[in-house]
This record gives sequence, C-alpha cells and structure tokens, in this order.
Amino acid sequence: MGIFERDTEIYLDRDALREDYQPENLVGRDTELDRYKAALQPVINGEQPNNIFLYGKTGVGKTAGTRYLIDHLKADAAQYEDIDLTVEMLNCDGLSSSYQIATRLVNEFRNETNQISTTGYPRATVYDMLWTELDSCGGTIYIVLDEVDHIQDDSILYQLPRARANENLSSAKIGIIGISNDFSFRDNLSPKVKSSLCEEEIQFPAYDANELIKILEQRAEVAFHEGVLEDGVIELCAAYGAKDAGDARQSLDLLMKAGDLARDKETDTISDDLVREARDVLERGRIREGISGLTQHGHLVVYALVTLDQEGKTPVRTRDIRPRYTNFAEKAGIDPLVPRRMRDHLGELSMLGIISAIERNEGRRGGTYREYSVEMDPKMILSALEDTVDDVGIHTSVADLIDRDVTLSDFESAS
DNA sequence: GTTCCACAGGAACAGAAGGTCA
DNA sequence: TGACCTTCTGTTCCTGTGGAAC
Repeated sequence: MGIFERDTEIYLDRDALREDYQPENLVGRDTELDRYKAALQPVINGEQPNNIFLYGKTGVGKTAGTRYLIDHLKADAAQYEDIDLTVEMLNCDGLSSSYQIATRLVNEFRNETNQISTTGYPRATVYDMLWTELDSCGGTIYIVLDEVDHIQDDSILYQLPRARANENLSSAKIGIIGISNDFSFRDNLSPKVKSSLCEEEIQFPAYDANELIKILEQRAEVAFHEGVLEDGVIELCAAYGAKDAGDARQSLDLLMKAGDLARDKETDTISDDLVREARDVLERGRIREGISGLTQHGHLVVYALVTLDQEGKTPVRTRDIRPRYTNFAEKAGIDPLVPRRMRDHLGELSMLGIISAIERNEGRRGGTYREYSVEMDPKMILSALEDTVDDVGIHTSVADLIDRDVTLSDFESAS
C-alpha cells in the first residue's frame, strides 16, 4: 500500500458540491431560465444572437444557469448543419481593463505556441488581432463575460457587439452575455454600451432558506453516503447561506468543508458542530486571501487598526488611525502614505469585510467622518499579517503580543 | 434657510515596472 | 537600444456630502 489510500467513508461524489458541478435540474430558477432560454433562441433560428445581461447577488445561479443552458444550446445547435456555434466563457475577476479582456480572448482562440503578452501592444493592435481570430473562427460566437463589473472601462463592451456593424468582422456573428453581481454596474454604463449590451436583461433574485435547503438536499444526495448527514446539518448550512444574502455557493462550500473536516477527523457523520467549525475555517481563509492581496501599506493600516482595537480604542476615526499607521511605517523604514491614500486602504479593507465603517456627522461642530472597527477576529487577522510585520521588523510574534493584551508601549518596546 | 465643518472620494496626473517591436 | 504601450501604486487637487449650528 502507498502513502495515499482512497477514502470512501463520507463522500460518494465530492465533486457534486463543487461550483462547476452541473445538476440535471436547477432548483428554484424556472422563471429566469425560461426567459434566458427565449433570449438564446435566435442562435437555433440561425439569426444574430442577442446580447444578454444577467444580474443578481453572488451565488444565486447566474453562472450555473448559464452553464446549464449553454450546454443544452451547444447540444441542440449540433443537430443543425447550418449552425456553427462557439462559446467562450471568461471570468473577468483579475482582469480590470478592456485591454486585458481582449488579450485574454485572443489567447483563448489561439494555440499555445502562438500566445501574445498581456502588455506592450497598442490597444488598436490587440483589437485587430481579436477581430482576425473571431473571423477565422466564424459562425456564431457567444462570449460570456462573468463578473463583467470588474472591467473598469467599457471599450470592449462597446466594440464587441458592434464589431460587425463597424465592419471589423465579416463572417462571425458575435453575442455577449454579461454577468454581474453589482446592481449599479448597469446604471454606470455609458448609454451607447447600455443600449447594445443590455438588449435582454434577466435578474436573478436571492434564494430563500427553503430553496437553499432544496439545493443542498439535491447535491447532498449525490455527494454523500446515506446517513452521513446528521439531522439539521442541511438546515444549518442553508440558514448561514440565507443570512449571507441567499448565497447557494456559500452554503455548498460550507457543506463541503464540513465533509472535509469529517473526513480528516475520520468520523462517520457530519454534525452541526462540524458545520460551525467549517464556517470558522472558511472565514479564516477569506481573511488570509483578502489580506494577501493588499500592499505593504495596506498591511500596516490594518495592523494599526488592530492594535487600536486591542487597546479598546475602537471605533476610531481616520485621523486617529493615522498617527499609529505613520508610527509603524517609520519603524518599518518606509515613507507613510498621504491621508488620501490611507483612506483608500481603509475603504478597501472595509469592502473586504475585514473592518467595518460607520459614518458619523456632527454637523457644523465636527463635520462628516468615519469611524472604523475591526470586523473579524483580530487573532485571525494577525495570523495572516504575521509574515509582513515580521518582514518590516515591527516585532517577531504579533500573535504572542495579542495574547498578552498588548498596548502601544509594548509595540514600541518590542521593535 | 443658510452656513460651516471634516473628510470621503472622484479625477487627473506622475513615475516605475514590465512588456513589444523595429 | 530606444520608442512606445499598459498596468499599478501613489500624489495632488478639488468637489460633494449631510447634519449641527446659526
């Protein structure tokens, strides 16, 4: 026997809990899928494809619904000889500009030996390459842009739907499917983009707890052996998902993590306690991921706030965080940022859910300002920060100091 | 109803880094 | 090798905001 041994105690098919799993039926999305199907119908009729815009919160079935219908569309289109359908799905997370989207699309249509770099070319050159690739592919091409709100300029959203009208394409027929979690994204589009991208708009509402329970039951039936889930586990996962804005993905992640923990602990069943532990593990991972994406200054800003929190000085306003942050930056031997930039880091941390902000207004006496608090467990934050603060030489073990109910004088003496 | 306060946040810009191409 | 490109991180300047004080 080798080092690894197949474990079959808990899972029948763990992949059934993954985001990319395709169930036979999508629960609770009948109305939306009917509208979506109607919007895709022109492809089968051999007509110009519609541009479709889907919006709704995270984990409400937009991407799953798209995969489900696109799979059926491909299968059905294959039955007609005069339809040549290509679908390119692109997640725009991490792609912030039309330029990056265009280079990525060019590379998707090219073979591995002929890829282009993601910088360096003039924008017009990249678009020319894209039109060449799309035309040589030909037929009907659907480009699915998931998390389309990550694109900060809308040039590509204007260029792609109008490529044929602008005579950039001669043979290919292009349709765009834009998927967004951001309700304000559509409103902020320029009118010319809105009119072309939003030909068909479909909103996906949040799931309620009952719908989440049905989704989890559907997946759990495939994923787990019979009797593995204790009573109330699915309801608890659904309740957490419903609390966090009706997010099915979060509920499924939670159930899978609980299953993984049960497997690691070599238990036969999944209990409520394991679900709670799994939630803690997932939250820890989310903090670590959020913090790892920050710059060194971002780390020092959150570090300053955590130390103030440990001294019982939160909620604390921006101007009172600044001296602490400046102090740490100087100790680290780097120039502190200007207040404007520090505010950006605070805003970013707030958006990640690591800290929270409350807007206050004292009118003529004190004006408008924000007060910040630490939203997540300080120990988890410090554990994620430890490498950075060690690197800048503030002290060697922040976790130890936090255990000792640290004060600023501790920090100063430690450095 | 108007004024005032503190600061949030948008916009324009700078400069370094990392890339392509002739 | 140098011109030219985008991206990223930062600075500077400015306008907008909303409630207390007048």
